[in-house]
Amino acid sequence: MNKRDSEQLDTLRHSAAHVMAAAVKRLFPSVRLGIGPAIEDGFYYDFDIPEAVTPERFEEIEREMEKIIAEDHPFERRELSHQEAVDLFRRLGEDYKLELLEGLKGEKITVYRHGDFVDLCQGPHLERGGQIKAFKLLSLAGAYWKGDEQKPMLQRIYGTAFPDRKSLEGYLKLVEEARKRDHRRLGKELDLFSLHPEAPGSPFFHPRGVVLYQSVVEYWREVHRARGYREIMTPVVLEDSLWHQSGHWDHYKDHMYFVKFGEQGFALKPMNCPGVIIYYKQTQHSYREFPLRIAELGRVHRRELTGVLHGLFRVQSFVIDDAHIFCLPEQIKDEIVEVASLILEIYRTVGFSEYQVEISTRPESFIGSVEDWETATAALAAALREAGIDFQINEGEGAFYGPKIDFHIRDSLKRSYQCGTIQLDFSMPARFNLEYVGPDGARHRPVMIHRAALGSVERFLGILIEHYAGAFPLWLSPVQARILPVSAKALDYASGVKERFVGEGIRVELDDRPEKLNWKIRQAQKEKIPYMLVVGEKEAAAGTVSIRRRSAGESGSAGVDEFISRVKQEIASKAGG
RNA sequence: GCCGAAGUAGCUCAGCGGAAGAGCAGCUCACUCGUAAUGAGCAGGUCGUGGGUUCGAGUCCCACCUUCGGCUCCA
Repeated sequence: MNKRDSEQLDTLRHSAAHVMAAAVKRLFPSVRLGIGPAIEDGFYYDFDIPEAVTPERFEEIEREMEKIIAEDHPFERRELSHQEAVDLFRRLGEDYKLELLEGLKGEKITVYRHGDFVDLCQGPHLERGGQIKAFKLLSLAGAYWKGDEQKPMLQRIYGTAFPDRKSLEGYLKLVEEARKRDHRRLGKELDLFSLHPEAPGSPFFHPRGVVLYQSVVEYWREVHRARGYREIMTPVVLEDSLWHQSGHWDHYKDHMYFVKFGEQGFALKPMNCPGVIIYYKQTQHSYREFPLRIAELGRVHRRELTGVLHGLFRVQSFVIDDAHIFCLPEQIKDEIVEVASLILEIYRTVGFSEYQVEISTRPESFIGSVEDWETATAALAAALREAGIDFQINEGEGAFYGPKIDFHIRDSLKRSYQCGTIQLDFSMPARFNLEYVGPDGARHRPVMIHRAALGSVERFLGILIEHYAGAFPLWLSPVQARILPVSAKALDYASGVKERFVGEGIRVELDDRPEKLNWKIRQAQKEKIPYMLVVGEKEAAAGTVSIRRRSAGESGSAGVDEFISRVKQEIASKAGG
């Protein structure tokens, strides 16, 4: 879709939002309007209505919209002076519009009229209401006026509109597809993990989920070892004093879990840095050790507002694939290049080829000197340029302790997720008085780089599950092959074949249930097992397996040894799904 | 935390004031089977938790918990 198409679609949706507002106004005369823009997949409008709108009333609203569309009013643009606009919306009792006008003083005001409905709006709009051919109301949500928790909450109705019936249905199909590959649903269907009221936002990983988890983590360790990282493990529960010193008490208290043993207070770590700092301080360090790359798959706990928890995407207990790098200021650039290349290698291997990179710069509230920030930010940008990575600048979005690079990956449904991050930390080395001995024999303060590739391992697995719709590439599949004996007559041969796979470290299962072959195949397909190996009297006689691939169906047959070596090669290659 | 919705068998869901239901999964039995569902039978639920209204409550009301769609937040 080009830019012009997308502008036309926005116009259509924006007009549909007006029609919806008009319809709501007819059905709920006491409504006061918030705002109603077009958004990525449709539109919404915020309403202040005393009674609760429920989805059951969508049909009624949609019918009213159909009527308005059938009336085919033109969208008429009018320019008003500020005072005329204020008079108009005061007459209409539209308090929120008046508030918006406050911010538009001295500007020319445009309003659009559609039949008897008038709205403060820049436009553009369609020429006539009759041009809206296909729309649907989708969902309902509360939304704070101007996104401010302190302000009243309005009722937001989401809908979507398309140029024709067919595209609307296409979109609804896509939504359905996304629903089918929802990691929460697949997590249940594929028996990967579960969530329980006893531990809100803290997933229980089931055996198959653990295999998936460990496959990713083992690969992660392999790559990190190869790139000179050493791994540590530090405690989850650490004393209060540490959190005071780190600044988390002041900046992060609301998200922390606290425990008390007698008089002594502890907290569950919400971040891994203080642990690695204690490790660092345990011995004296020389500049010769730098860059010192310390990795930690550290479990952190963060209290979240109850309404925000969401499957594996937003949890309260998770593992960060963390690493902290201690280095000299002049090593920053090279180190960033190295880390960026590591992160992108990991993404490529697990199957994400599309990504975006952002640099977040100095926020309003920050620590350290402006010069340090500018040097550091320039170093980040220089490093990305050197690595040949395109990036955007995210003004003022850095952490209070330093600028950062964020990596966003795009999944197979083109949805974007922020995962990796590289952060320069000006705060911790000073707070904890970190030192190294330089070539001059004097003590200096090291630079600390904080980085993660996956972000939260749990969340990353959720993204992977949806990306692959549960049909993982062989190297990540919880069960890589299942042997399906045609009948009990082939059981002996089948279990012999199984043992040979097991001996080669392949994750294999034998389906020895007394069921028909069709039934076993159906089960294995539903479980999205990559290889189904059918064995009957024919195979037993020839010493082969008949191969059925999850995606391609029947795929010939092969000798057991030959097939094992093919599978081992495919696993080792980490080929995509 | 806020707005709205939902929680009934392992799963998906029906029942919405008057004796707890279906399909799938599970178990038992029969069938020994060649590339996406063999048949029959059995078993399975203090209807999220706690209060209340009622002669009577999955069903109505209140509170809490969890989940879902958003807001806000964020790895």
